[in-house]
Amino acid sequence: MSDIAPDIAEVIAEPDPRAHASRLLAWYDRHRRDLPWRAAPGERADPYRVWLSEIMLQQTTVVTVGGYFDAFLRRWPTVRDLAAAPLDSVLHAWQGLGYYARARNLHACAQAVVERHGGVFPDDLEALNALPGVGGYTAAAIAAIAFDRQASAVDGNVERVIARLHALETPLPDVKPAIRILAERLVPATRPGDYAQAMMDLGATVCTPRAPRCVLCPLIDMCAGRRLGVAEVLPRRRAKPARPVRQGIAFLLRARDGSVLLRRRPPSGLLGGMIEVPSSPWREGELDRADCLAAAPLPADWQPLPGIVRHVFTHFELRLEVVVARAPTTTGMAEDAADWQWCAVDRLDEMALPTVMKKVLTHGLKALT
DNA sequence: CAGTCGTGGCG
DNA sequence: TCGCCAAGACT
Repeated sequence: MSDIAPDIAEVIAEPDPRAHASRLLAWYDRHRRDLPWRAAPGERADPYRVWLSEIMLQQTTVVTVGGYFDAFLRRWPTVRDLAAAPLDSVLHAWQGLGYYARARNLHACAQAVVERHGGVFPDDLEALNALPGVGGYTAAAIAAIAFDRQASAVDGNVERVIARLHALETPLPDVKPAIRILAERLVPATRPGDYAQAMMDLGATVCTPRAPRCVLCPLIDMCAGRRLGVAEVLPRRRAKPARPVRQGIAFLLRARDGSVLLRRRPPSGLLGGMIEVPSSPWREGELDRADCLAAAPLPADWQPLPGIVRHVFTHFELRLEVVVARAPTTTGMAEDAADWQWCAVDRLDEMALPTVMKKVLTHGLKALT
């Protein structure tokens, strides 16, 4: 913590930090965006919608979330509806959004709200933070936005705004504790919910990662980053490690009736609980085809398809070759295991398929027809 | 605590 | 094409 002392000393030396709250709120009132989960001005937001949107918005853009939010709300209008749903239906509805642990936690959280809190979201930080999938940021965001509590919600937008406002040169993530302290000092007693949203909107539309529109910023004359000409390059980040490449072979097995062999992945970890085309392990380094083929779900005349499927995850890149074979019958060794299933091609849309597996199926089925 | 965990858009 | 990174949480 000693290395953050200079940053904090700097902000304490800044002129009265209260002024920006009223300016920011005035800006927010003029530029307020209409978002599906946002209440009308002056009205109280529905905690269920706030929570659902915040979970979906974790590391995900507003544009991407839009359609998913509407679909979820239509299908599960209340937290009790969501709690009563089968997990697989939630995973299916979540397909394509990524970070599938969020969907598992979403379901667990809905059940916790019903069981611990009688189906009513708690309004205090501690109880919110104890819910599955709700961390420090999301607890504060719900408390502020849904209950207008004086909570400091620090997401990536706010980190950027604060880092620029105070010209913090310490790179992320080391500077996080300092930002948290600074952000907390700035939360106003009046309209803390609107303030939280205003800070995030400012970061999303004005104080953007690249090419910030400083001339439109209501805080321009109190921004040290702007004054020093470093706003655009802040916050700094520690260099990220290179993304390794993992390779493997996916096995597209088709039965006589045209159905495809699929399996459910283990309930946690990468793509946890989602449906996949069976494949060899994904390994770094040279692709050993013979070794991979030994991992086939059954011995068959596996035919390689031209081309590969490439998919980029957060911490590695995946390259899959696709091999195809005909199964003699839809019965056999694969069927007695609970995680395996045959699926007709025209019913693939009922499966909880992550995007990488949709790519594999598209690639494989295109070559087959 | 550093690593794990998706995906799409944009410059 | 490629790297960046988005309303982070969990282990």
